[in-house]
Amino acid sequence: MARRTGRRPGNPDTREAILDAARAAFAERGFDAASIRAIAGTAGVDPALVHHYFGSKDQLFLAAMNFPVDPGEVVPKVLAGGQDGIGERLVRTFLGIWDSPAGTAGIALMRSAVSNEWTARLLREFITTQVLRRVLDQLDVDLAELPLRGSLVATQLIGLAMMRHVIRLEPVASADPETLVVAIGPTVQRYLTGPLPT
Amino acid sequence: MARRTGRRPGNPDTREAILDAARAAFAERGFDAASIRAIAGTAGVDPALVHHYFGSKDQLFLAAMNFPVDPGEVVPKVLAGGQDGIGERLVRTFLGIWDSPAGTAGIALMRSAVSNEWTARLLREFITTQVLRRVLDQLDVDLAELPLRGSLVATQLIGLAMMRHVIRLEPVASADPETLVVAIGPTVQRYLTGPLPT
DNA sequence: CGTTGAGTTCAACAGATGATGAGTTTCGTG
DNA sequence: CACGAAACTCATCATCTGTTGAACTCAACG
Repeated sequence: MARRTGRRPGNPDTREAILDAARAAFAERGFDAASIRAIAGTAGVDPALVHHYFGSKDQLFLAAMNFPVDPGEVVPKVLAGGQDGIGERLVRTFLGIWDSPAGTAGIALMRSAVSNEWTARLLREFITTQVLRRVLDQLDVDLAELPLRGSLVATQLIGLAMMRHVIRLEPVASADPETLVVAIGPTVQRYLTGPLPT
Repeated sequence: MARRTGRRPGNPDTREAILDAARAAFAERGFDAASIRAIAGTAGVDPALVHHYFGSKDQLFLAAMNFPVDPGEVVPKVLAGGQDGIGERLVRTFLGIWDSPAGTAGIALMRSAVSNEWTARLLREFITTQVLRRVLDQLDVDLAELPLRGSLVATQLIGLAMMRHVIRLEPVASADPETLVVAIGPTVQRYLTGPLPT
């Protein structure tokens, strides 16, 4: 079985080049507006090769999104210090991620989620099952309050990311991260641990 | 002068029908993804008629956005009660607008601003010159702090609108408005009148 | 009536897009 | 070496896009 002759699949890094170009394009223009031709162009590759590797534009998008920060690794760090100051730590970590290569994927996901229903579902599920659930699982609050607290936090953080990286409204767009941490941290803290409307 | 013969322009409401269809389409799909053909279709009209009335897709978009809430009318109402409770009043008014017909235009503007540079500029200028400036002009705070306070508020409010009307994350998406007012009002209040990082 | 001009439609162009399938090159293995 | 499979390219299709210009309809005016 499995006669393995022929050229080995351990191919060079053109596959990664395509993924990089795809992430950049999706981040800059969103899913619909980013064209496979343009992606292939900046990757120095024939458009058909993209299909050869990834099959369809949808699957290319999925592949390009497939190295976000692993929430299972980063969330515990944020929670490590206990409930005191968790708001500021969360905002600080959140801001840091957007400046990393994973942030490109995040911007791509956010941009795409706005005009494309299935990418919106993707973002929603990522937020709920990957981030909020992990954070709130380890937080000492009433179980019935978790969803509201979680989505309130999401409200503030997504708004922050939108203003800073998509709409680029000044001075938030180029503000020093620590300034934002001090300003917004208490908000997140209150949403997580403060009193809530009934 | 002005020899006026021929069919009078006192035409029926097909022009308004086009604008309604355009607002709906832009709100649902964003500027790029909304097609003139689809708009003409739901308006029961030939696509060429859209161009006859509005010239180009850009101008159609501008015309469709041209009946937002007049900020010059709504802002004073929010400010009327003084600084106490202005946070809650702002959130309440903000939420109300999105459920009105003008909210459709707002969603359209937000959706479009994400994947289209010139509509993003439009949204940015609307936020800064029409809303934030008016609100902060009448607020008793240090002039140097205005931009930061303003964009922090924008951060929270845009995030709220995004989560409630675009991403539709539960339970924020279908929460009772007053619940959100009580939860988010204090945040806005603090951004406007509370202490700030230096 | 008959001319005028706005309301409206038809047909078509030029460009871009995602996708396909056949073909060519390149290289590891037997 | 020779063969097979993967990496890669070319040409092309069908579709959709915004936009244009010529045509037709028809109510109002002289």
